[in-house]
Amino acid sequence: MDHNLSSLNKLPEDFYLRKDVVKIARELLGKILVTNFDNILTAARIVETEAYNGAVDKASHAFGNRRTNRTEVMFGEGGFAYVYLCYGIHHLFNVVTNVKDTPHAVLIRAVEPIMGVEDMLIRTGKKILDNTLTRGPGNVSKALGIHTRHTGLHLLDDEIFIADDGFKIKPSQILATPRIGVDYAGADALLPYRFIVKGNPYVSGKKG
DNA sequence: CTGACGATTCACT
DNA sequence: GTGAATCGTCAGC
Repeated sequence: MDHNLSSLNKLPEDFYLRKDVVKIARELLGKILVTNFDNILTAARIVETEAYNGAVDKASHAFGNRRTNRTEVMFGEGGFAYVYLCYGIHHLFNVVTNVKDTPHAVLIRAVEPIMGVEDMLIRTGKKILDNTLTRGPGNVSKALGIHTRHTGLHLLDDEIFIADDGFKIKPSQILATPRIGVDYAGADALLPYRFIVKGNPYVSGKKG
Protein backbone atom coordinates (compact mmCIF):
# COMPACT_ATOMS: atom_id res chain seq x y z
CA MET A 1 0.00 0.00 0.00
CA ASP A 2 1.04 3.52 -0.83
CA HIS A 3 1.67 5.63 2.23
CA ASN A 4 3.12 8.84 0.86
CA LEU A 5 1.68 12.16 2.03
CA SER A 6 -0.23 12.89 -1.16
CA SER A 7 -2.50 9.93 -0.51
CA LEU A 8 -3.60 11.45 2.80
CA ASN A 9 -6.88 13.32 2.58
CA LYS A 10 -7.83 15.11 5.77
CA LEU A 11 -11.28 14.38 7.12
CA PRO A 12 -13.47 17.44 6.41
CA GLU A 13 -14.82 19.64 9.18
CA ASP A 14 -18.33 18.23 8.54
CA PHE A 15 -17.14 14.85 9.76
CA TYR A 16 -16.53 16.25 13.24
CA LEU A 17 -19.58 18.52 13.48
CA ARG A 18 -22.13 15.70 13.36
CA LYS A 19 -24.25 14.96 16.40
CA ASP A 20 -23.79 11.21 16.87
CA VAL A 21 -20.47 10.85 18.71
CA VAL A 22 -20.88 7.07 18.99
CA LYS A 23 -21.19 6.78 15.24
CA ILE A 24 -18.16 9.02 14.75
CA ALA A 25 -16.13 6.86 17.14
CA ARG A 26 -17.01 3.80 15.05
CA GLU A 27 -16.19 5.57 11.80
CA LEU A 28 -12.77 6.69 13.05
CA LEU A 29 -11.61 3.06 13.01
CA GLY A 30 -9.35 2.61 9.99
CA LYS A 31 -8.63 6.32 9.62
CA ILE A 32 -5.05 7.60 9.90
CA LEU A 33 -3.88 9.80 12.77
CA VAL A 34 -0.96 11.98 11.63
CA THR A 35 1.31 14.21 13.68
CA ASN A 36 3.89 16.59 12.24
CA PHE A 37 5.85 18.29 15.00
CA ASP A 38 9.25 19.90 14.37
CA ASN A 39 9.45 18.29 10.93
CA ILE A 40 8.98 14.82 12.35
CA LEU A 41 6.15 13.07 10.55
CA THR A 42 4.48 10.09 12.18
CA ALA A 43 1.26 8.36 11.17
CA ALA A 44 -0.76 5.42 12.43
CA ARG A 45 -4.07 3.72 11.67
CA ILE A 46 -6.74 4.00 14.38
CA VAL A 47 -7.85 0.58 15.68
CA GLU A 48 -9.53 1.40 19.02
CA THR A 49 -11.72 4.35 20.08
CA GLU A 50 -14.12 5.35 22.84
CA ALA A 51 -17.04 7.80 22.61
CA TYR A 52 -17.71 10.27 25.45
CA ASN A 53 -21.23 11.59 25.21
CA GLY A 54 -20.87 14.95 26.94
CA ALA A 55 -23.26 16.36 29.53
CA VAL A 56 -25.35 13.20 29.96
CA ASP A 57 -22.39 10.80 30.24
CA LYS A 58 -21.07 10.22 33.75
CA ALA A 59 -17.76 8.99 32.33
CA SER A 60 -17.15 12.29 30.52
CA HIS A 61 -15.14 15.14 31.98
CA ALA A 62 -17.95 17.37 30.74
CA PHE A 63 -20.71 15.50 32.61
CA GLY A 64 -23.43 17.90 33.73
CA ASN A 65 -21.94 20.56 31.42
CA ARG A 66 -19.07 21.00 33.85
CA ARG A 67 -16.86 23.74 32.37
CA THR A 68 -13.32 24.30 33.53
CA ASN A 69 -10.19 25.59 31.85
CA ARG A 70 -9.28 22.01 31.07
CA THR A 71 -12.60 20.97 29.52
CA GLU A 72 -13.31 24.28 27.77
CA VAL A 73 -12.09 23.04 24.37
CA MET A 74 -14.80 20.37 24.39
CA PHE A 75 -17.43 23.11 24.53
CA GLY A 76 -16.13 24.60 21.30
CA GLU A 77 -16.79 23.29 17.80
CA GLY A 78 -15.92 19.76 16.72
CA GLY A 79 -12.63 19.16 14.94
CA PHE A 80 -10.22 20.24 17.69
CA ALA A 81 -7.82 18.20 19.83
CA TYR A 82 -8.49 17.69 23.54
CA VAL A 83 -5.35 16.42 25.26
CA TYR A 84 -5.18 15.95 28.99
CA LEU A 85 -2.86 14.43 31.57
CA CYS A 86 -3.84 11.26 33.39
CA TYR A 87 -2.18 9.91 36.54
CA GLY A 88 0.42 12.65 36.27
CA ILE A 89 2.18 10.74 33.52
CA HIS A 90 0.04 9.92 30.51
CA HIS A 91 -1.14 12.35 27.88
CA LEU A 92 -4.48 11.21 26.45
CA PHE A 93 -5.55 12.36 22.99
CA ASN A 94 -9.21 13.02 22.20
CA VAL A 95 -11.08 14.39 19.19
CA VAL A 96 -13.76 16.97 19.98
CA THR A 97 -17.01 16.46 18.04
CA ASN A 98 -20.46 18.03 17.58
CA VAL A 99 -21.29 21.73 17.43
CA LYS A 100 -20.38 24.52 19.84
CA ASP A 101 -21.65 24.03 23.42
CA THR A 102 -22.15 20.28 23.02
CA PRO A 103 -19.03 18.79 24.66
CA HIS A 104 -18.65 15.45 22.87
CA ALA A 105 -15.28 13.74 22.38
CA VAL A 106 -13.70 10.53 21.09
CA LEU A 107 -10.67 9.06 22.88
CA ILE A 108 -8.14 7.36 20.62
CA ARG A 109 -7.02 4.28 22.58
CA ALA A 110 -4.85 2.38 20.11
CA VAL A 111 -3.31 2.77 16.68
CA GLU A 112 -1.20 0.68 14.28
CA PRO A 113 2.02 2.40 13.14
CA ILE A 114 2.27 3.28 9.44
CA MET A 115 4.93 5.97 9.06
CA GLY A 116 7.80 7.18 11.23
CA VAL A 117 8.30 4.02 13.26
CA GLU A 118 11.94 4.97 13.88
CA ASP A 119 10.87 8.26 15.46
CA MET A 120 8.20 6.51 17.52
CA LEU A 121 10.87 4.17 18.88
CA ILE A 122 13.03 7.15 19.83
CA ARG A 123 10.11 8.93 21.54
CA THR A 124 9.14 5.86 23.55
CA GLY A 125 12.67 4.67 24.28
CA LYS A 126 11.93 1.28 22.75
CA LYS A 127 14.45 -0.72 20.72
CA ILE A 128 12.19 -2.80 18.51
CA LEU A 129 8.73 -2.51 16.99
CA ASP A 130 6.13 -4.63 18.73
CA ASN A 131 2.44 -4.43 19.66
CA THR A 132 3.13 -2.39 22.79
CA LEU A 133 4.50 0.62 20.85
CA THR A 134 1.07 2.18 20.27
CA ARG A 135 -1.25 0.00 22.37
CA GLY A 136 -3.19 1.99 24.99
CA PRO A 137 -3.99 5.73 24.94
CA GLY A 138 -0.89 6.77 26.90
CA ASN A 139 1.37 4.95 24.47
CA VAL A 140 -0.42 6.39 21.44
CA SER A 141 0.38 9.92 22.57
CA LYS A 142 3.93 9.05 23.54
CA ALA A 143 4.73 7.44 20.18
CA LEU A 144 3.10 10.25 18.18
CA GLY A 145 4.66 12.98 20.33
CA ILE A 146 1.31 14.37 21.53
CA HIS A 147 1.47 16.49 24.71
CA THR A 148 -1.07 18.45 26.75
CA ARG A 149 0.38 21.60 25.14
CA HIS A 150 -1.28 20.44 21.89
CA THR A 151 -4.79 20.68 23.30
CA GLY A 152 -6.88 23.09 21.23
CA LEU A 153 -5.07 22.47 17.93
CA HIS A 154 -7.40 22.21 14.94
CA LEU A 155 -7.43 18.88 13.13
CA LEU A 156 -7.46 20.58 9.74
CA ASP A 157 -4.13 22.26 10.47
CA ASP A 158 -0.82 20.53 9.73
CA GLU A 159 0.44 19.61 13.21
CA ILE A 160 -2.18 17.02 14.13
CA PHE A 161 -4.79 15.76 11.70
CA ILE A 162 -6.81 12.69 10.78
CA ALA A 163 -6.83 11.40 7.22
CA ASP A 164 -8.73 8.90 5.11
CA ASP A 165 -6.68 6.88 2.63
CA GLY A 166 -9.68 4.89 1.46
CA PHE A 167 -8.92 1.92 3.66
CA LYS A 168 -12.18 0.34 4.81
CA ILE A 169 -12.77 -1.83 7.86
CA LYS A 170 -15.49 -4.38 7.24
CA PRO A 171 -18.46 -3.93 9.60
CA SER A 172 -18.03 -7.59 10.58
CA GLN A 173 -14.53 -6.75 11.85
CA ILE A 174 -15.78 -4.06 14.26
CA LEU A 175 -16.73 -4.93 17.82
CA ALA A 176 -18.48 -2.66 20.36
CA THR A 177 -17.68 -3.16 24.06
CA PRO A 178 -17.99 -1.20 27.32
CA ARG A 179 -15.32 1.44 27.92
CA ILE A 180 -12.13 0.85 29.91
CA GLY A 181 -11.37 2.35 33.32
CA VAL A 182 -14.68 4.14 33.85
CA ASP A 183 -16.22 1.92 36.56
CA TYR A 184 -17.01 5.03 38.59
CA ALA A 185 -19.59 6.02 35.96
CA GLY A 186 -22.27 3.61 37.22
CA ALA A 187 -24.70 2.48 34.54
CA ASP A 188 -22.89 4.59 31.93
CA ALA A 189 -19.84 2.36 32.37
CA LEU A 190 -21.81 -0.44 30.72
CA LEU A 191 -22.66 1.44 27.52
CA PRO A 192 -21.13 -0.09 24.35
CA TYR A 193 -19.18 3.05 23.50
CA ARG A 194 -15.80 1.41 22.84
CA PHE A 195 -14.99 0.23 19.31
CA ILE A 196 -12.18 -2.11 18.34
CA VAL A 197 -10.92 -3.80 15.19
CA LYS A 198 -11.42 -7.48 15.91
CA GLY A 199 -8.19 -9.42 16.23
CA ASN A 200 -5.87 -6.41 15.77
CA PRO A 201 -2.80 -6.97 17.97
CA TYR A 202 -2.53 -3.29 18.94
CA VAL A 203 -5.95 -3.24 20.63
CA SER A 204 -5.58 -2.73 24.39
CA GLY A 205 -7.28 -4.53 27.25
CA LYS A 206 -9.98 -7.07 26.69
CA LYS A 207 -10.38 -7.97 23.03
CA GLY A 208 -14.07 -8.47 23.26
C1' DC B 1 -2.54 27.68 49.07
C1' DT B 2 -3.56 22.86 49.97
C1' DG B 3 -4.74 18.08 49.39
C1' DA B 4 -6.92 14.39 46.83
C1' DC B 5 -7.09 12.00 42.82
C1' DG B 6 -7.25 10.34 37.87
C1' DA B 7 -10.54 8.08 30.47
C1' DT B 8 -2.77 4.49 32.73
C1' DT B 9 1.44 1.90 32.34
C1' DC B 10 5.23 -0.77 33.85
C1' DA B 11 7.96 -3.59 36.77
C1' DC B 12 7.56 -6.43 39.76
C1' DT B 13 5.60 -10.95 42.60
C1' DG C 1 -2.55 -9.44 40.61
C1' DT C 2 -0.46 -5.57 43.04
C1' DG C 3 1.75 -1.16 43.77
C1' DA C 4 4.44 2.81 42.36
C1' DA C 5 5.27 6.54 39.38
C1' DT C 6 4.07 11.61 39.05
C1' DC C 7 1.72 16.27 38.21
C1' DG C 8 -2.09 19.07 36.35
C1' DT C 9 -6.61 20.02 37.70
C1' DC C 10 -10.13 21.27 40.78
C1' DA C 11 -12.67 22.14 44.99
C1' DG C 12 -12.38 24.00 49.30
C1' DC C 13 -10.56 26.94 52.59
